[in-house]
Amino acid sequence: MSAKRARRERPLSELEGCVLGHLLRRGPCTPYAVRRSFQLSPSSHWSGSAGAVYPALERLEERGLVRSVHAPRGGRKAWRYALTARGRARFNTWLEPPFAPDVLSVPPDPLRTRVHFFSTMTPARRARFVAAAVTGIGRHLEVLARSRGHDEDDRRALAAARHALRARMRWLAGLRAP
Amino acid sequence: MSAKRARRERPLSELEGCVLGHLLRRGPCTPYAVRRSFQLSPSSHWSGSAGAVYPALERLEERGLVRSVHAPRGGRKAWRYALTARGRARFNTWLEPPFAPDVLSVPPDPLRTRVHFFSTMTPARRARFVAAAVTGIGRHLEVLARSRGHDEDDRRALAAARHALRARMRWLAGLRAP
DNA sequence: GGCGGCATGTAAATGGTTACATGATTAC
DNA sequence: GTAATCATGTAACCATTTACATGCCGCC
Repeated sequence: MSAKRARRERPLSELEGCVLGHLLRRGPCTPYAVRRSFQLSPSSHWSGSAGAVYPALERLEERGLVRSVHAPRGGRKAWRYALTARGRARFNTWLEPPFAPDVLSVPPDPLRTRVHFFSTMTPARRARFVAAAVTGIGRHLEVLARSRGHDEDDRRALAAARHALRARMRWLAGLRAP
Repeated sequence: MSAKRARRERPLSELEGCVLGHLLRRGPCTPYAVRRSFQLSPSSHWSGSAGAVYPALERLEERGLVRSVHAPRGGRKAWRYALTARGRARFNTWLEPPFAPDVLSVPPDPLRTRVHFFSTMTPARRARFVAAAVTGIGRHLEVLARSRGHDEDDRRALAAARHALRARMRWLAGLRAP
């Protein structure tokens, strides 16, 4: 028992956590369904590429967090992955506090990264930079405003994304006239 | 000439862009100096690991954006990397609009990702989640408040990071009492 | 009965990470 | 003279990405 305790569990990647969560909410899914959910979600930053999702599910199965069930539909082979009890427990520790440090620290932001080099720009270039960023973010906000979200969780994530973008816009506006 | 034009330049990664920018501001640097600047910066999310910085500089040299100068100090071998003219031009196109799409879109946020699974939590768990996140972010904010930044760019990036964290805090507070 | 798109993958490249190895310099 | 730290890497791994391959299904 102590030996079993001893081996450290590797932390889940963000994608792996999301996959487990998806299985928890939706029940057993085909890999394709998981992919599609990432592809369609406007608030996720994953492409839902096959090369990410299939290996992730295989890793999760190796660790016993997920098990695959053969569920042919029509004459067609089809695997569904279902959450195991261990998988559900693992998801919960991923989801809940205490959080890993990088969950709470400042998220990376390519725009902030670039502003870090403002000292290399002339005022005119800075002005162009800010103007282009503001209109670009505005376009993104419009897209998010049109997005509906197909459940409560989705709407919450959308609201969070909008909130973050609006905050970024305000920050840029403050940058415009220093 | 048209043949030369024809081959597409691969985009710079964020790290590569930052390395070029560092060389532009600070002049020729040793790889170690570049690493240290990433390690010490509180507003960068890179570890400044040798395994990232050394290969990045080698890639940049292969592409002719940087050239290495042998500059021994004492009896010790030491390479300094200097920006080339092409490197400076490349940095400017990386830095300026028009931006790549992911520069302006919603940055990934592990906390938002987790909130996407609020529907799987009881109200008590949600409350614990929000409370832990708020105090954790508060701690991060205190650290940032103590950070000074050693130049104008640094201070600007720090201000941006603080702004983003405060916005996240407000969003969480709104989440607390729905 | 062919075609478009849904579904299921595989392969290769990429750009990061941690961990390790090791020589030179400096502080004490 | 020895321990700490500066400096310079290398190796292995890891989770993504894009691009490719391919079979089945429903529609016209």
